[in-house]
Amino acid sequence: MISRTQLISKCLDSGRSATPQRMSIIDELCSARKNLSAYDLRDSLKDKGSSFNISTIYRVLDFWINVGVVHKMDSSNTYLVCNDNHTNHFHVLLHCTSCKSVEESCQVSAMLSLPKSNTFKVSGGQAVELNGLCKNCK
Amino acid sequence: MISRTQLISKCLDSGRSATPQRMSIIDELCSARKNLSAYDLRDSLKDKGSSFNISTIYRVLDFWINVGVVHKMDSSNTYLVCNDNHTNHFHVLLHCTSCKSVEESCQVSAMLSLPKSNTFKVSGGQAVELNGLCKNCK
DNA sequence: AAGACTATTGCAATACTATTGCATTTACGT
DNA sequence: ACGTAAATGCAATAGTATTGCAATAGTCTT
Repeated sequence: MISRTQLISKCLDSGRSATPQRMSIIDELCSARKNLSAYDLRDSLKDKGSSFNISTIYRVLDFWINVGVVHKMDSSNTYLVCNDNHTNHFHVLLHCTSCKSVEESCQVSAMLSLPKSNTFKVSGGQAVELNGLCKNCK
Repeated sequence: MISRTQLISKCLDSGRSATPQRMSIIDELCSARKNLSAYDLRDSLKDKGSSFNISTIYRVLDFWINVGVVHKMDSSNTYLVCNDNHTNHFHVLLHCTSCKSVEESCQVSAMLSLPKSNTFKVSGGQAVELNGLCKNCK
């Protein structure tokens, strides 16, 4: 998992600040060690005594997505901390439909070869989601 | 684009019926020739004199997804008619972030090799979405 | 330190997306 | 035709996300 120091340098690198709200919210998502919805994240934080408006949660999540630390899983409207620093690569999120766990893979080259490069220019840094069964549930 | 006859046989093959509502809704989505949200689809149909409750739209879309004719694009909450019959393969949807067009590709094998087969069992029939720039916008 | 400027956050309202329960209607096998 | 299951209509509600504006905090210049 990404360290606090790395988080802060990623903020500074992007010319933005590591505010208390941004740090609390990312800390909570890190410690969850799984994907959470924005509202789940807000509720967890509230249970621990930090109340944030939902718009703040969304804005902070967007911030971390732009910084490259968080992925949104579109298929479940949840947010997940990236387990390593691989900006500009593709991230493949393996979502187990049984236990709901999400594992991140960074086997990338195969993915990139898919669209012929002269017909479609794939943007970097995105994640694709694959549904299936993990090792344990299989 | 899939023919009316093919649509009907897909219904019958799945043991379900090709009701007027199901046909109207899929016809509209076919003729749109692009991805639409459920509410957009409802509005288009209403403009042409057919009013459906939004729950009917969603139920019919789910039906066509199960039949293997429609994909949901999770990243934009829109629905798209599959341009060919390739159930059990992976579909890759190339979404142009500039003109918003979506092209369907079925270059599949590279995709499947990604997760090592002994660690994650990928379900069939799903689609992954890649964002980028199409040939025209590049 | 004061003032000006920008970034960030709080708040409430609203928009957008989707599901549910129940009543009604339609389709289908006998 | 009758009984049953499938499909649809309808209204309410749940879940997800954005917006505009006010308030606050941070930064820079003087």
